[in-house]
Amino acid sequence: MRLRVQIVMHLSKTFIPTLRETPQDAEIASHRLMLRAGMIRRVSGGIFTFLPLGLRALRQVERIVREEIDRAGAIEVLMPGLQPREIWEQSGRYDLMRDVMFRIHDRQGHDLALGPTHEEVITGLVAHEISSYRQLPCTFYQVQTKYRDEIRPRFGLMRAREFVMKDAYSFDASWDAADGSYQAMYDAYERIFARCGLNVKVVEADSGAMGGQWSHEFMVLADSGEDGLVECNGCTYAANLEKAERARGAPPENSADNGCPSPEKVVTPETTTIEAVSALLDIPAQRLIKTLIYTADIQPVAVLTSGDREINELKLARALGCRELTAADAATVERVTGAPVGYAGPIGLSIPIHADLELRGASDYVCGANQADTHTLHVDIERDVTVTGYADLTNARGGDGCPQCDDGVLQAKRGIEVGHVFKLGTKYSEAFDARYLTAEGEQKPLVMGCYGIGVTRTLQAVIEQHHDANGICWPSSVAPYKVVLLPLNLSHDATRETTERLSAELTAAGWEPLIDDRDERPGVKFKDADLIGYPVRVVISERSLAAGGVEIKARAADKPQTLPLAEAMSQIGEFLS
RNA sequence: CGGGGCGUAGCGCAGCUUGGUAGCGCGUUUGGUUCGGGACCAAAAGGUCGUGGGUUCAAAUCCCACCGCCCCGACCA
Repeated sequence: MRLRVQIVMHLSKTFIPTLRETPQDAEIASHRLMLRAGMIRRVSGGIFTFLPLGLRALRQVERIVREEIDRAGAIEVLMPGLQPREIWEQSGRYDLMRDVMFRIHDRQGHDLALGPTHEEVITGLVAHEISSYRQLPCTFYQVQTKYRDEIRPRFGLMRAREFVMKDAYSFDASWDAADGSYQAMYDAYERIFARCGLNVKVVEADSGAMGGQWSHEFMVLADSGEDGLVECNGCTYAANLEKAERARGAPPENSADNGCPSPEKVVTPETTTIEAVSALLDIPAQRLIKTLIYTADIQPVAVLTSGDREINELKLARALGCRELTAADAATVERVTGAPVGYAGPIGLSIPIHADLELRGASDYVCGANQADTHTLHVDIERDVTVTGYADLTNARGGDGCPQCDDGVLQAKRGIEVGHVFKLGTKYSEAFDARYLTAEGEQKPLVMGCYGIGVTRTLQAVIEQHHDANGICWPSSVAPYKVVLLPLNLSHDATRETTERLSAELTAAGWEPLIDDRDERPGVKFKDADLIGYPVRVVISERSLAAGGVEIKARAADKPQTLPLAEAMSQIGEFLS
């Protein structure tokens, strides 16, 4: 028989320092509320202490994550935060990740890093321990603290330098089998975020520094989100802004003999930006050709877009097939174009010219003349420019056509990235020689996937989506306490007795109530209860007892209801289900 | 790393222009009155004014350097 000690938590015995005033440097609602509700305190930029209330809420999110990831068949491990430099060199990511990693060294001078992620460690483990197809597939995961030297930590736990992440790694015998592991995690993620009460949009994403074949991001839609995304209003297409494609536009008109006059130079003194040119010549930005000079692996190239578009460097790098891509410095621009920065144009350039596909067939446009204080009118791209190739080189935006359906239109939204799944392939297994033996006795590399959830970020995202003017409105699944009891006058015997009876019943039912036993005025208790956002509030007072019982109110409800104690339990259970 | 802003009591701020014994609100402590939506009265504690240097008879205030934080940008899983 197991002894269970059940302690009823009293507010006076824990530590929940709520703030009446709003801390100054908290920018978004969820950050402010976490500080005001006494959940976290800042230690340094992007580094936080979790106070009891924040810790309890974090544990709730972790619990949901573990339940669903376990259910999906993954196995929990715990890997070290401290990692040797060598494994990062082995995967070839040391240079790529060096700016993100906190790098330290031990007393013997060995280089170490605080782990920003764990592909290297897990693949090294698996390379030693997994050797047969009989051991596959398998997925390991952990819930662990990650360290990343963010360029700009902000918004509290949203972008922190130390944060809790759930990361999982799958190993399969084949690319097809790996799709199964990927799908299992994808499904688990949808369940996790649904259980956290989050409205999440899954988008196609770029796999970035992680490498790999494809990936999806789980985005919590919020205006305060740091990531842009687009979704189609006509089909299921949705993508991260970095990755998003757009419809190919109308087929080009035949540009020969279409009546575009011959190019003509026009003087445009001190007009080096699209806005200035557009204003001076009274021509809309979309009829301008923006010419940017990039350096692609040392080689200068010209990139053309219409004046109202932004270059997407990921797309550009892919189209060029280059490894390093940077905007050319002023000296290079002047050398290549023969003009100061701001007057580049595509006519007569002797370097490769890549154009955004929106410019195909562009006729009667304006561009820089490769000559100081001069632009060229009446440019016909087919007639006047030697284009090396057309490709999708710019960001999609709201109003663009959908790349996947006929008349869908893309809508621009903002989101918080709470989860990311990657189909990695064999990049790491080959680097770490993680192979297995097939039934036929053949050596093959393991096919990997990796899957992250920002646990601390998810916690804050819940608050971002669930709050009102008075405070947090916790979904009961992640609430630090589901029920708070407010005995308004503790020196009133009947109030005290009723509170004790109710808390005993709630505790026995597993609801872990919190009793606000502070010697505070009622108003203070009400304000704090709203701020902290317990899903259910029960008021016990002389007035409620005189009215026949206790007063129960769900956080979201406008008005409380008074019920006799006998009926209170079932009503509370109903609110929390 | 570039641009902007801010560092004065636990929190939010004034004082700085024009140098002269450091203030307000909230919170905290004590006593009293209150007690259903952040009460009231009285008393009290609490600050090397971010750090270092300089100017001056005298620096929170003027000058220089550094550190930290916030915002915008570049960049990033």
